Amino acid sequence: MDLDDIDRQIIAQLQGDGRRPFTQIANELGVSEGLVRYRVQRLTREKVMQVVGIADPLKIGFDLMVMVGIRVTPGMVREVADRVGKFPEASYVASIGGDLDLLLEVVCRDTAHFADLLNNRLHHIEGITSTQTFLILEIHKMAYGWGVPDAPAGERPRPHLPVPRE
Amino acid sequence: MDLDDIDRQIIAQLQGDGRRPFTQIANELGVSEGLVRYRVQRLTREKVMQVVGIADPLKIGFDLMVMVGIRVTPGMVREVADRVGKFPEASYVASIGGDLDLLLEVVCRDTAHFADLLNNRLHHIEGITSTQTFLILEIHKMAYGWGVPDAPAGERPRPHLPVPRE
DNA sequence: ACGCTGGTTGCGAATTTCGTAACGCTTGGG
DNA sequence: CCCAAGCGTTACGAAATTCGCAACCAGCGT
Repeated sequence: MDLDDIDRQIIAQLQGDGRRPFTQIANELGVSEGLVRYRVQRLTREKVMQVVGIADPLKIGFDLMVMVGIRVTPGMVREVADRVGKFPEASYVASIGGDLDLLLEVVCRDTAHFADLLNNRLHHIEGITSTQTFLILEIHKMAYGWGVPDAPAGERPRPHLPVPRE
Repeated sequence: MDLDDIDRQIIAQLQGDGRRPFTQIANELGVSEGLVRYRVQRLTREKVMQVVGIADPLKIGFDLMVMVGIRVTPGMVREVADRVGKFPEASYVASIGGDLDLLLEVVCRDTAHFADLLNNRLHHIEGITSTQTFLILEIHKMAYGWGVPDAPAGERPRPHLPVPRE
């Protein structure tokens, strides 16, 4: 899905305040409220963006975060990713290329909680051949989003790859 | 600042849908809309929680995300973390225990951008003894929020949360 | 007892969202 | 060439939500 300048600006504004009224965004962009509503719905439906509440884990009672590197039997990465993504304590799931196939970040109350997760739930998922856990000692940086890249100025197409996906 | 059950449930609901109307949250919790408004304001003011739009970088024009595992000479982890955290393309920096010392996630425009980062900036940082890069293929989950821990023992267990509106 | 401060409710006014109909534009077939 | 279909957009009234109070009720320190 291709983004135009309106999409980009909507995302930028919602990155600053996820509850900004659509009417205000619309005013600023010089379009109708209905359009902003339509675009946000579409961006959400296409999973380009979502509006969520995020909380600082340290301030709401968690003290254990773990990054788990997972090796998966070939061809099952997608499926395993879906399964582990359903864990409520999973905060991040990404498939990667390299020594490992999947990265999973989980946030737990304590070691017992994590032990339960690892032994009783993670290791029961078929397709997982091995796991490697990294205890997260300290989060030094956690960007809540990424600046929206500049609009293709004028009509300049983006200078690289033809958009292959979807 | 500590949280009571109302705070926890508000956070839980907003984690599912950051735009959920306060009136609906209030109804579900059996309190007034004004109270929910007050609590959300307070949680935001105390930086316990915030409501933001988050976008998938791979879908808004960044074509390359890489997780870099870094080994650091003992005692320099903190310093190296600070240095790499200053890179504008760093979206996540955490120190960990295990095979590696530091995890660094970067978001780049293209491979040239990443090559520059790796060769010209990362490898020049002293204290880094080795790096291992994992190309991020697909982000399956990016919660940026963490389930709210259960209320302390004694308080009633929470019924399963209703699915946020589609 | 007193006054304070923080937490909570209620209510009406202002604002926002929602549902829907209408319009234009492009695309693909016949 | 014309029509039908689908998407993107606007407009507008109705419904729902948020906002701005004022009032009230604790608990607490003096």
